[in-house]
Amino acid sequence: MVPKNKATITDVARAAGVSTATAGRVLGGYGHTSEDKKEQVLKAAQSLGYRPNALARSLITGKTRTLGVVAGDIQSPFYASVLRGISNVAEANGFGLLITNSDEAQSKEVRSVELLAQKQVDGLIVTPSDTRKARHLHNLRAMGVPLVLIDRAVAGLMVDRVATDNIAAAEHAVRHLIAAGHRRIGIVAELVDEDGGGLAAFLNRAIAGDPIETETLYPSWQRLLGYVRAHRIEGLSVDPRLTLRAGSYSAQAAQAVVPSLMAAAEAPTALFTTDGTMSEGAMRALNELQISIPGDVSIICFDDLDWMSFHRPGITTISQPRLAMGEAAARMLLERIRGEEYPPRTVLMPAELIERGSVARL
Amino acid sequence: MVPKNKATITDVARAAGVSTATAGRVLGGYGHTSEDKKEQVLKAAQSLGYRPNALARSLITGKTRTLGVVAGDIQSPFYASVLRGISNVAEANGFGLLITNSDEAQSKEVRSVELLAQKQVDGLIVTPSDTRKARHLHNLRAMGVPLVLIDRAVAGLMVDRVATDNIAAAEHAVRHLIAAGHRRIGIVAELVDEDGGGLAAFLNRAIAGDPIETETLYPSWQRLLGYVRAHRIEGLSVDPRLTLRAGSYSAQAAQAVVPSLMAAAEAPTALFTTDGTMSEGAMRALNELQISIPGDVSIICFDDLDWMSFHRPGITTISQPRLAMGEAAARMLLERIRGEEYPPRTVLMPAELIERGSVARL
DNA sequence: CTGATGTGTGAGAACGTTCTCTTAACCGAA
DNA sequence: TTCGGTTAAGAGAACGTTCTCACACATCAG
Repeated sequence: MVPKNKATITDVARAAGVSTATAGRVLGGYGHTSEDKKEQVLKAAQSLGYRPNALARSLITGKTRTLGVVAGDIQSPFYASVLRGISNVAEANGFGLLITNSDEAQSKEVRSVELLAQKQVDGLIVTPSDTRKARHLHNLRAMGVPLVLIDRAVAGLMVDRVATDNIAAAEHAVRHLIAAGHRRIGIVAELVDEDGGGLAAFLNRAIAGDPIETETLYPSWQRLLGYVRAHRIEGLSVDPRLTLRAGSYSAQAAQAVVPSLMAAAEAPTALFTTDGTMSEGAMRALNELQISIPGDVSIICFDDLDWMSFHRPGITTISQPRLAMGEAAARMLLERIRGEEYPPRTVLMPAELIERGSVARL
Repeated sequence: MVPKNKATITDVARAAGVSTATAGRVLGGYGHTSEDKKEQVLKAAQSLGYRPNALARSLITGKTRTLGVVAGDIQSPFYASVLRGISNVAEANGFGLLITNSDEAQSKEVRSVELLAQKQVDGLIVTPSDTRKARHLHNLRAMGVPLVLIDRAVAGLMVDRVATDNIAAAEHAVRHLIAAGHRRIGIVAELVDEDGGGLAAFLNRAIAGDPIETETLYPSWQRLLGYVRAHRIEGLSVDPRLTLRAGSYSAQAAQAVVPSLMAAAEAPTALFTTDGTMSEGAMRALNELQISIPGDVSIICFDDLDWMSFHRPGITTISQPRLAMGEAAARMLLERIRGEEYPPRTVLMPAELIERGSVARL
C-alpha cells in the first residue's frame, strides 16, 4: 500500500493518536518513548508509507549527511577510481555524495563549490584546478566548512590533503630505466600553466639542484622534478629536448607531441609518461608510427590502467592507489565533520613500480 | 570579507532596512521590487557574504534541483561515461547530482533509492539490477517521482527508458564474423540469473525462433539472442558448447571461463564478448594462453574502450554511445520534472560497428 | 517526607526560505 | 470623483522536521 501523496510526521502522529513530538522521537530515534506508543507510531508510519523528509531534518539539525565532490572529470579512470573510494566510505557511513566536474577549469570549479555550498554539504573533497589562487576555497575554510584536497595542494591553504608521492615515484621510475641502461629518456607530461618563469627556468633550477617549493607544484611538474632528480642522482645530464610538454590535459595533445621527438636525430631509447592520459596519447602515437615496444623504445607509464596488464607487451607502470586515496580523503573529511581537531594533515601515498614487459635492457 | 557565521535572509533584510519578504523577492528573483530597495538589499547581501540556503528553499518549493542516480559501479568505463553524460545536462540546467553505486545488487539498489528519495531528489535515473521484481521502483512511480531507466527495463514498469539496441548490434557483430568466413564463433557473456528455465531452455527457444519477450531481458541475454539470430539468418546452427557464461559481472569470471573453450577439440575461430568487462577478462585469458589475435582467434568486443584503438591489433568493436545515452536519459528526466506528459518513451540507441584489425578472413 | 533524578509526553518555537494576504500608493479611464 | 488595475512592501503562515521547555509521574536515597 503506497499512498500517492506523501505522509508527514504530523499525519503519522494523528493516525497514531500522539503528538508530533512523540512521533518524531520514535521515527527519529532520539529521546525516550514507551513501548506501546512506539509500536502505535511505527504501525501508523508503516501503513501510511511514511518516509522522513531529510530536507526538513537537515534544516533544523544543520547537518545534511552529504559530501560534496569536485572532480576533474568523472569519466577518466583516475577520478572514477578515486570517486569509488570516496563513495565506499560515504556509503558505509550513511552519507550521500553530490558530485560535479570541473574539467580542470577554475571557473567551473567555483560554480561547483558554490552549488555544493548552497546545498549545505557537510564537507567537500576537491581536486583544485589552480594551486595558486583559490579564493573560493579560502572562503570555505573561513566559513568553517570541512575541506579535503586530493592530488593537488593550494598555496597557503592549510587543510587536509591526500596525494601520491609523485616526486619519489617518478624518480623511482626513471632510475629504473637508467638501471636498465637507458641514457636518453623522454618524458611526456602535461606541464600546463608554468609557475615561476616557464619550463626552461624550472628545468634549470631543478638541474642545478636549487631548492624548489614542491608542495604546491602541479603533479606533472612534481613528476618532472622526480625525473630530473633521478638523472642527478645517477650522474646523468638532462637534455631539455627530451622534455615533451603536451600543454593541456588530453590524450590528443600528448599524441600530437610525441612524433617529433621520435623522429629526431637522437631519439630517446625510453619514454616516461606522467599520467594515464599522457600514456594513452603516447601509446596512440607509437602505434601510429609503428614503433614497437620495447624493441624500438621502452616505456614506463604513471598510473596503472586496466589494459596495461594484458597489452602485449605488458606495460611497466607506477601504480598509484587511487581507490585508497579516495577512501582516505573521505575518512579524513568525516573525521573533520565529526569535529575532531588536528593540525592539517598531508597524507602522501606511496606508489608501486609494477614491472611488466615494456622496458628493454640495453 | 567573509564572516564566520553565515548570514540569513533575515540578517540581510535587517541590514538593508527592509522586510524579509522584500529581501527574499530580490535575492530569490521573484515578485516585484523597486530599484532602490533592490540595490540596498544586494549591497547588504554582498557585504554580509550572504549565500542562500537551498535546503530551506527546497523545503517550501518542493523542488531540490537535484537528480539522483543509481549506477552499477561508477568505476567502470560504461557507467563513468553514462554519468558524465548525465552530469553534462544536469549541470547545464543548474541541477546537482546525487550518485550512488548498486554493484548490481538489489539490496544496495533499494537502499540507494531510499536515500535519494529521503533527500527529495526531483527525479531518478536508475540502472535496475533486477528486471523482474522492483517494488521500490514501482513505489516511486506511485508516489509520482519521475524515473528514467538506463540499459535495462523492468517488467511492468512503464517509464522512460534509454538503452542500446542490443539485439540488432549483437546480430550485426556476429554476422560480420560469419561474413568473414567464421563458422565456429564463441560468445563470452555474463548471463547471470537466468529467467525462465535456464540457459539451455533459452537457447532452444531462441534457436527454434520461438517468440521471446525481449524488453525485460538483461542486456547480456539480449546480446546472446542477437548472436543466435545472426546464426539463424545465415543458416548456421548454434553449438551450445560455444556459449560461455561467466555467471557474474567481473573480468575474473570471464577470464576463468575462456581457457576451457580454447582448449576444446573444436575450438572457435572467433570470439564475441558481450561487454567491456567480459572483453577485458577474455583479453586477459588470451594473453595468458599466448593466443594471438587475429592469427589464432578473431575477436569482436561489445563496447569500445579506450585501449581498443591502440591495442595491436586494433580491436574491432560495437561502439555504443555511452555519453549520449546519459545525456538522453537526463534530458528525458528533466522533461518529466518540468511536468511534460507523454506516454512512456523507450529510446533505443543504435550502436556502431568499428572495424579494426582483430577479425581475420578465413 | 523531602528532594533529586530519570522517564514519558505534549505544546509550541525554531530552522531559513517562499507563499499568501493585506494594505497602500499610484495611474488612467469612466 | 470613483473605480479597477498595477506595483510595491510588510506581516505572518507555511514547509516538515527537531529542539526546548514544562509538567506529570515514577523511583530512590537520606
